[in-house]
Amino acid sequence: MIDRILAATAQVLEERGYAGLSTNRVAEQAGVSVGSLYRYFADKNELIEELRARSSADVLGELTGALTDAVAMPARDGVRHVLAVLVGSLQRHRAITAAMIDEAPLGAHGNILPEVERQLAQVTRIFVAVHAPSLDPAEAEARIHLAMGVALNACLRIALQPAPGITEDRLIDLTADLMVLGLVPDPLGRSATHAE
Amino acid sequence: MIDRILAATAQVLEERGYAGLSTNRVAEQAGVSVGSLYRYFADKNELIEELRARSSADVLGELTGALTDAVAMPARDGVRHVLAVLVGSLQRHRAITAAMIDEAPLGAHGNILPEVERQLAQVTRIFVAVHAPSLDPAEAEARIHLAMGVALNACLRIALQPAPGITEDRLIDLTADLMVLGLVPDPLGRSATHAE
Amino acid sequence: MIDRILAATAQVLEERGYAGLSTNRVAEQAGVSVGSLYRYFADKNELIEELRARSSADVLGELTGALTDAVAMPARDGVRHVLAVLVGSLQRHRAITAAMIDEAPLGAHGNILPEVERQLAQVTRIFVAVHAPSLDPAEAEARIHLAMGVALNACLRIALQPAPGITEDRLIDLTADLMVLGLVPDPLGRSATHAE
Amino acid sequence: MIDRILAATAQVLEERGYAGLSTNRVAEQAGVSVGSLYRYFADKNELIEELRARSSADVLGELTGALTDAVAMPARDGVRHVLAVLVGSLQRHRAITAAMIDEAPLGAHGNILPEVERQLAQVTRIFVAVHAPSLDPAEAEARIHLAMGVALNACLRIALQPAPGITEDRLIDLTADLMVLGLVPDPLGRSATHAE
DNA sequence: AATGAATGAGATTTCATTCAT
DNA sequence: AATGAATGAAATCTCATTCAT
Repeated sequence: MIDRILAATAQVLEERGYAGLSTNRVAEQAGVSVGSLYRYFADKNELIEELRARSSADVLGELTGALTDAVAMPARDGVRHVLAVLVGSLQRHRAITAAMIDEAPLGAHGNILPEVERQLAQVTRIFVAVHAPSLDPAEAEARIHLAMGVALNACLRIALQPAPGITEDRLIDLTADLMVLGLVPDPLGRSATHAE
Repeated sequence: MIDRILAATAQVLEERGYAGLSTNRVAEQAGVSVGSLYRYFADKNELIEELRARSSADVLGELTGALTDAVAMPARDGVRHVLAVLVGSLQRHRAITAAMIDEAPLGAHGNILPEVERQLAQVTRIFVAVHAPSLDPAEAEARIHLAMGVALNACLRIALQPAPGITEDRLIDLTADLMVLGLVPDPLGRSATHAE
Repeated sequence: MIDRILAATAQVLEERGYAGLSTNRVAEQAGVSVGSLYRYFADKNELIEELRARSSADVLGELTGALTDAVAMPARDGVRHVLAVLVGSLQRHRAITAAMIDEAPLGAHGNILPEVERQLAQVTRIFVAVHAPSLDPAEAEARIHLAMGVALNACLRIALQPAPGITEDRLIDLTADLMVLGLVPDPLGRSATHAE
Repeated sequence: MIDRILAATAQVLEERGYAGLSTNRVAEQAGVSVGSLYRYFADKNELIEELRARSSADVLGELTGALTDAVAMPARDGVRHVLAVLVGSLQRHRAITAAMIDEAPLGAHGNILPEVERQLAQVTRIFVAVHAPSLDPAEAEARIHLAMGVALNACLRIALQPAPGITEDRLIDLTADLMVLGLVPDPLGRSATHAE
């Protein structure tokens, strides 16, 4: 029943947008009475929260696979792979993601998928520890904080916005480059030369 | 009167969020009748649009000054300066910016201040032409597109989100680095080495 | 519930006129919430339409009986009977009829009860075919068109307006005469004499 | 100024209908302030009343000429002439007349132009006295009352409604016939034969 | 006299939420 | 557990009318 209601919520969101999302409409779409909806969800907000949490979990699931794959790859390739999977996942949840970003009263900017960001940050910490072990921990955190924002925002842009004249692949490439550059102070030992 | 109404709109937005923004509430806050509000604004949307336009213009004004200053500076310093000013400006318009980003049905994801992004992109094009003249135009556009998203999103994060344990300055530094790295393929002639 | 709302609508119409007919007032009069009103009627217009349709159907029902009776009577008696019943029916629906005629934005002048007029016209066509078979069809239509206006208007006047010093019966008599005269070119073979 | 306001009222009525008639709109159309409008008219109702009175007077003026002409004509021709002029006059005031009939809260059914009806009745009394001198006075009044309704309603129909497949002239002819028949019990001495 | 900005009651309509069945 | 009719606060917007200038 909960699943049916959440599925209906997602569909209404896709078809009518956040402004057109009413509890009655959701119940009707779900083939359920409003009363039942309120048996399983305290209020409209909880309904939305739950849907977001589930979408987040979905994305997270796909992401976890990608992260597992990524550890076996060269750094930049791994990052790229993760980003590509994230973009795909967001596209698959396009409707809900879009509706939420545009309109839902989230109260956190860009943190549409906080769990995703957290998980990504977790793995990124390991990545940084491996590829830039000498980096000061506080400095590393700062870079990760920033990089997460950049990565999520970039992926959302790539996934949801029509890029004029630029292929999605190229954008993912660039983002991957950017992340590696941003996270690892000197990915190719340039700093040695640079420091001289 | 228009100013009073817009000021009231901003305040209601701060106190109640976008969802709590009603024309009656705005009128009351402004100490004005609803009728008057509708004398000056055709409808609720126009009211919001006007507020956004004004905020946008304000930010844009401050940004323009920063961009003018920046041309006389070394590349990275110029970029940093612009970002710092942008962060400050967004902080000063925190309330409206935040409300609009989170909740206003803008239809452009993260692109809350389209004018700002456009203006920034314009100048960035020149920056790229100067500092990476050999870059393929399409490639340059892709990088700028991405960089604008990154820059705005990063500035918004810095301006609006409590950064745990990291100074704002450090984040701006990192963002500046990132932008330079992202926009100019090989700021230090690294690619020569890279190619071998 | 629908009935209660419609009854309330009729009552408000009687007491306050069309201009004083508000959905809130109707709901209050019906002892029902506005929300309920809107559960059963899509909008104010539908409410009014439904009331008109029902009144129309009521009048039509009574009219149909009268028309059935009338066929078995001599022409003038039949006409008179129909008119008398129509007057009575309109009087019984006085409030709604009056409000609608005077004020509802119908777009058809005097044609308040289009169904009634149509039904009446239908039977009148047969009447004419029987009593004035030699009449040119176009001419017959013209006469019927006119007669319907006359009949309805006359009945409305009789039903709704205080006739000073004239009995209702006498007015109905006169109207019946008029209709017979108007519909049948020469009810008593006068034209033969006339032609000489 | 009064004239300007009334002219503006008429124009707004034509362009926007009764529902679109607002005092502010009228004032604007007249190039006058609302305040001024309220200096000359106690309220909106008075404005409308005055406009109706003036339209009525206009129609009345044209009618008076026709009535003067009519006295010199044979009965039926005179009646026909008056009706034709009335139809023309109503057509010339079509917009206002139509708006008023359909929507204005008149409170009197069909009595849109009470002065016109009264004047017409006055002359008709003379007509009846001349052409049916033996008619009982009460009976005469009844016939006149009815005939006025018929005449005005018929003229309004002819003037304002698209008659499908029937010429306006023919309808006026029929109406004239009807009125003569209705007013004079036996215009051609038929009753003598009838009475036997 | 004239202006027109300001008023505010009131109209239509929506929708989250409740509760008797 | 489930239903869904009923609720009513609240939102947007209009417009007749007033009154300080």
